[in-house]
Amino acid sequence: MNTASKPVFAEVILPLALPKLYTYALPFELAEKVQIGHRVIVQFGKKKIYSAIVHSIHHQMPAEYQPKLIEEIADEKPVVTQAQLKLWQWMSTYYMCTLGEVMAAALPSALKLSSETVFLYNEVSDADWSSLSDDAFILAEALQANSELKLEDVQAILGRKTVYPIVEELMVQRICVVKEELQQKYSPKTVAFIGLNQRYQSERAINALFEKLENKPKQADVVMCFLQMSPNKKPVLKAELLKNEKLSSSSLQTLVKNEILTEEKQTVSRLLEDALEIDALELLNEEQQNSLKEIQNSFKERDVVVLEGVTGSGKTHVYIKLIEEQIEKGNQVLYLLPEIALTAQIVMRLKKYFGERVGIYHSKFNEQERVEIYRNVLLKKYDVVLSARSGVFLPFRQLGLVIVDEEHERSFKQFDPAPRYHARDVAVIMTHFYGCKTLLGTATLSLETYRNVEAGKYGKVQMHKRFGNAVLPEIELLDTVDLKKRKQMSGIFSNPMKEAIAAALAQKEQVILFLNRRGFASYLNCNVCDWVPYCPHCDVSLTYHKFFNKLICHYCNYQEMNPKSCKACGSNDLNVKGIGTEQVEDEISIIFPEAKVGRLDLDTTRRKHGHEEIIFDFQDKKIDVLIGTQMVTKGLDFDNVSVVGIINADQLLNIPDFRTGERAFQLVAQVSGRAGRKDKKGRVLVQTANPENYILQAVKEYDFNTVLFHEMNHRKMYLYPPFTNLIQITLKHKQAEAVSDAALQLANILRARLCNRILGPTTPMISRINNQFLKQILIKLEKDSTFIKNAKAEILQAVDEIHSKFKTVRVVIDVDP
DNA sequence: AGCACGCCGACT
DNA sequence: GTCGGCGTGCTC
Repeated sequence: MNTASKPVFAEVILPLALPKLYTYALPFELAEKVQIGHRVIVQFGKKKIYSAIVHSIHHQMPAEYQPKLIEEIADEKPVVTQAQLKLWQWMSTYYMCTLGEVMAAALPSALKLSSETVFLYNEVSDADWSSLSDDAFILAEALQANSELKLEDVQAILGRKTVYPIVEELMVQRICVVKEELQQKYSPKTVAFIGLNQRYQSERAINALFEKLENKPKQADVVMCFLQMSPNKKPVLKAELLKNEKLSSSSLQTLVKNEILTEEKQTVSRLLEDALEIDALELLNEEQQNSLKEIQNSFKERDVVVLEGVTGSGKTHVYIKLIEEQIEKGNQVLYLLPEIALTAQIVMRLKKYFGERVGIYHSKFNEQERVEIYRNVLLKKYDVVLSARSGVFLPFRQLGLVIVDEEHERSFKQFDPAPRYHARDVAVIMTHFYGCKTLLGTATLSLETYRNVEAGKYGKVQMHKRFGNAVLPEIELLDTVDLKKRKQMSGIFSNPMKEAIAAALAQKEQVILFLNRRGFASYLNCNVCDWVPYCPHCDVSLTYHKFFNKLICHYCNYQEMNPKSCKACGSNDLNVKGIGTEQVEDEISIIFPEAKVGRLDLDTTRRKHGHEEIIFDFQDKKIDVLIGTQMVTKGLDFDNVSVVGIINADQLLNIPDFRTGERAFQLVAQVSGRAGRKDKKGRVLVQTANPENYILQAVKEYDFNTVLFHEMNHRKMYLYPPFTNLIQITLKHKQAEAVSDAALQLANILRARLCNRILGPTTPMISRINNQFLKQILIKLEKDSTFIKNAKAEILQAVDEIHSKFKTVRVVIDVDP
């Protein structure tokens, strides 16, 4: 039978949290073109228009309803591959979310145009209007006149429904952009450089210049100074030049105006690129060479191999070799890093080796960049993609290897919108769908990975030597209780810590001070009546931000001005409690007024290049003391840091969570890795009230095995991962009673089916966020894939039951929380 | 997710 | 008397 004559239908994924696929009919002219993975434009509901993904194609006319027609096919070729669709399906089943939610996370939003999308006119100088089609020209003019159009306006202007190809034409020319893109626009920080005009490069020209400036001594000074700083007449940093106090910036300005000196701006990231260009390519040392061979051998038997290498053993060198090898085979490589480790340092290092064939993909990139990268991966224009967790969604054609660096990092887990996936686990599953290999790299294995190695599922290769035979720093525990007793401690710093910092500064060495992010919040407290300002919408105290002079809720972003007096008793005696990076910064500048201090935390790194600027300044030794949270621990190589201080290790140890021990060890080990590289032996000082704590003792001796042993026993005894799989259910409602009721009933239904595997309901530490009251249920499931599959089905069914009873209670399911 | 439909309270 | 609050159900 001639299949072409039969009506064609497509099951379609919509980028929404809907449990089902939807059936659309294909108009005759599109029926032959449509393919699985194609992006199609469909109307959904009365007026909404979405781009959907074709999941499957068939000839089954639905019995109960008349399907709507697909309006158009958005791209020539499918934008989603079969392998991706399989991965999406796995993610939606495993993480208990809808395919639509996976799709929404997987595609960059410019590929998800909907009727809500607003198109803007973008002034571009080099646009080629003459090459536009007639319709595109009309639309471009309309955009120019209106500057902002919705999809329906575009349809009205062009007098037809099928407008996508036209819009696309304008987007290619950059005449038209999507609204969100423009909001995300940023201006990278630039740094001014002063150079000497080409005319004065010769000795003679310079002499002539000085003659000309004879009666302008101030200007002559500037030129003289420039030549001293830069004998080879290369441009120098303007700021550096002006540091010289006798120089006036106005005479510098005059020189620039008279075109004797030149001023040129460069972006900071570009600077980092140049700074790294100098590094020579390095060959693998013997240990690295051996590890490489072992990894290659191990991959012959297994899909997943773990590379355990102490900080500074040069895992990256091994990765680069492996990447090179894959490229030679014509394969693509995905290199995953935690977001905060994805710095210019590592990016440039890879670019240096693989040039333009390296793509970078992460959340701080704007929309057009992300779509471009997505498309380039699809077209196999990139061999290597360096990415944060969302890189697992890219449309690889021929993926040979996935590298997950810092495998133990919790930030590979997405928490907030579904899909709540763990990129490391997804990377492991990718071996099935892409036929690739996955390498997990770390200095301190996660217990999950350790268990898989033990079970023989993953291969393991170890590297013990630090690069260049650098010695591991000495870790000293400072007992804050004892030091306080002996009056050796006032405020944040103990005397030994102060002395160590002073000694480092005296030697012109640098210091990193680490403060845990959790519990780093400072808050206001009335000394008279003990009042603390709370968020009106959440069950948390407001965080004090001196810099903005504001109190901010870190959960719902509610803000208010700092009160001058206590709102309960009217007293003016308000105090800041808790240690924040700001407090540390203040105290350091009091104790060491001459030290230059830099701060690396959420406030200072919000801008796209904020993080890089500070790192660059630190690397450039413009900062003596760097104070920061987690961010200071990640993938940064500084060779002049001799002291690392952990201000309060107790914050790390007192978090009520089963992963605390593991995480505390990983963190302290990682922070310590920042101290004393190359030939210098660094010092790590840890302030704690519990120096006898076994984690800290183990850290001191670099004894990961003890921690592993203890933690594994603990997990086994209390049935926590990696011996079980956890599923956490959170219920939310604006009435406290409704959540309690619903949570209790849900727990009861689940208990009837899964018995004592159900814990709770419990009230979380923060019981209300954004005016929603919260309750939680925790489920521990033994590691048996068929059992887990059935249990998940039971859970979904139970949640459905609750949903039909409590229609307004929101239920969030988090697998492997 | 968005949107329409529908049923109750406080206002021109 | 109506306007608009949100609870409820549906979208191929």
